[in-house]
Amino acid sequence: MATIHDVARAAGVSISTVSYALSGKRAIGAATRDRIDAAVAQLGYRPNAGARMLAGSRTNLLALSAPLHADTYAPAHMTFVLAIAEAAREFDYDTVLLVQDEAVNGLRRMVSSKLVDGIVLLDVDRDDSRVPLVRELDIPVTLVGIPADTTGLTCVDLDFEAAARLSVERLAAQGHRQIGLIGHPEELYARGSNFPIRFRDAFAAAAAEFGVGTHFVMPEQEPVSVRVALEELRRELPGLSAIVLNCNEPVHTMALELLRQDGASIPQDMSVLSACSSFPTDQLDPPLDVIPLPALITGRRGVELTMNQLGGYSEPVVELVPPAYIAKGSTASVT
Amino acid sequence: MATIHDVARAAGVSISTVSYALSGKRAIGAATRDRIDAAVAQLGYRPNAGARMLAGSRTNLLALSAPLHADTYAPAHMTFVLAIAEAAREFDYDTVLLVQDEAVNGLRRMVSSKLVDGIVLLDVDRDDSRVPLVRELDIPVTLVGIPADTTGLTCVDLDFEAAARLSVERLAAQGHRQIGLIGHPEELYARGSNFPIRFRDAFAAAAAEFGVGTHFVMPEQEPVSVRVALEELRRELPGLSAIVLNCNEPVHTMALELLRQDGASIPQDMSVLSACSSFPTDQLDPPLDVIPLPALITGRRGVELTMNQLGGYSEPVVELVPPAYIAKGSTASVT
DNA sequence: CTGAAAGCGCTTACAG
DNA sequence: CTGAAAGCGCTTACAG
Repeated sequence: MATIHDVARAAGVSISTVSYALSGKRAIGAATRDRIDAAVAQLGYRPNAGARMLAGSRTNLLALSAPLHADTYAPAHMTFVLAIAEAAREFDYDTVLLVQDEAVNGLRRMVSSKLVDGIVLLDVDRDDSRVPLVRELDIPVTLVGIPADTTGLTCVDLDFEAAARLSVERLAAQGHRQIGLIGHPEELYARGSNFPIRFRDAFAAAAAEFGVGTHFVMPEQEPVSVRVALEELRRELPGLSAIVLNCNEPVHTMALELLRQDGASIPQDMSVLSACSSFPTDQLDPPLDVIPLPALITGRRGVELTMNQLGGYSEPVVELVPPAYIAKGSTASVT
Repeated sequence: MATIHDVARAAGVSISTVSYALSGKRAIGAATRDRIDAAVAQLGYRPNAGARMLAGSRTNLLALSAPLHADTYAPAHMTFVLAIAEAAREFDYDTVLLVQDEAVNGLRRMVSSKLVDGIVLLDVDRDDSRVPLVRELDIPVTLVGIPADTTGLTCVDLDFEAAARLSVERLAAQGHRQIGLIGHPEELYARGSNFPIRFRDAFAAAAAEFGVGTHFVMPEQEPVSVRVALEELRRELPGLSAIVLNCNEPVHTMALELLRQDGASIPQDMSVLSACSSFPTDQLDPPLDVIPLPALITGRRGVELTMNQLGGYSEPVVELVPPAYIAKGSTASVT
């Protein structure tokens, strides 16, 4: 494999000139640059990664801590991972993947061995075991998700509170007075999972603010459980005319199927809104109004915030991505 | 951050002794080793990754090429990624994730910059654009999936042909004479996707061998399409008494729900078998007999085969993981 | 059982 | 606009 010396020899210059030409860190004569470019192309030269890490101040590697719980919703998770890996490439970074328990121990290992320049933490829970660790790590870190204590941390996430409020606001404006909320399986809430809890609590607060009645159910991902949940909503909210879904895609499908079986037309008999969904709701039958969980935006922003810190800008910030409402015709005014 | 010089000084030895003590590549006196261990612990020393890559022959980094298509089934994909990242850790390797088009260009980049010691290719299609590339790469590579031409390549995968044959064999032995096969969406087959095609073709061959009638449908992931597919099976196979599902979890759920609506009891009226599934079928209602797609085993084996090559053993092999049949009571003999 | 030293392939002050 | 050289922190023959 060609080294920088081979390139220098072929171009008739010194290795420092080659290095500077490649990094662009100082001006190079046009003729010189052309000869270097030609030599690089002809030899298929690519700088040795290890040498670069050792001599330079950057490794061009980013650690992505992506622990997977049994209840992790794979499609959303994958979208985040994708967005982060792609965004990293735009900064000429590659992504080292840390999973499971390695998501914690691996971080310490990567930092002390100087393998990575920065870290992105995915799926941060309110009381996340990685938070105390990264607080003492002297390296750029961005959290995707908002922990309970954000002191000194850079975080980014969808504004779940605003999303919950927006859900209630829209439906209340249509005249709905009793709105059901179908959440994730109970286990998630018990574990202190970030998104669902914030959404649930903000939803309740917004309902109080707008003076609408609500009830909250947490079905498992199976038809029987979803049916029981629907029945509970109808029982607790006799005037139920709208349902907000803050749950996985299979539960969406099941709920829509059950409503169909009950002969409830959407949106004539029931308004349905999907909130903070990471999948396309226009594949559903019928397509649902949605406040998307913008995994691509949020994940990408996580990388950008890390790169900002690498660039020297290191004021901790908590960035909340504002929610958007996309209408598909699955909600309607009460008649 | 402490360097090997700090450790050597603290332990009163040379840096080479520290290096050898840590790598275990030569015998060290007990007292010396104790002093080194103490110094390492006290200083929190961890070898610099870049220096190690440059001086040594290993980077301890593995590239995972995991392109994601629009139709990639996230949960299965994630299980593979997990299995590979975890298995890599057991060999003291970390995993660099390559996605999308980077799955191809990134490979070349990592190899020529000597960033990684080996490569695992995930989700290899029959006619995969990465295959010609890795063939000319002078680095250990293992393919998870079997391309059309395996010359010179090390591959591992579930034995889909055997899995298809096993499906037919079990149902034929129960007396079923007409067996429907529900596959993935048509697009996957058009794209030359690996698993589904191999399963479909082997299923047809096995049906011929056992003298049973079959029909093959490829519904989209939505209730209406699945209903149409079921109706097509009943129309084409008037004596339909068994269905094999080689499709995603949502389609499983939909098919079971539709059978329930039709009043068909499982297994009394219809035997149902899930083939090459990457999710737990005992969560379904009813739990289904399954021939699992052992993503954990296959993914892990992909890493092991790469490590074998790194260790010097480099005979290309195509390893097929034999299928297993797990009964859950969803099939029964024809009465 | 241990050490002195070369060398891995870069980056970056220092110098002109 | 360009070059000579130090140095990043390891590993590994070479030597004893």
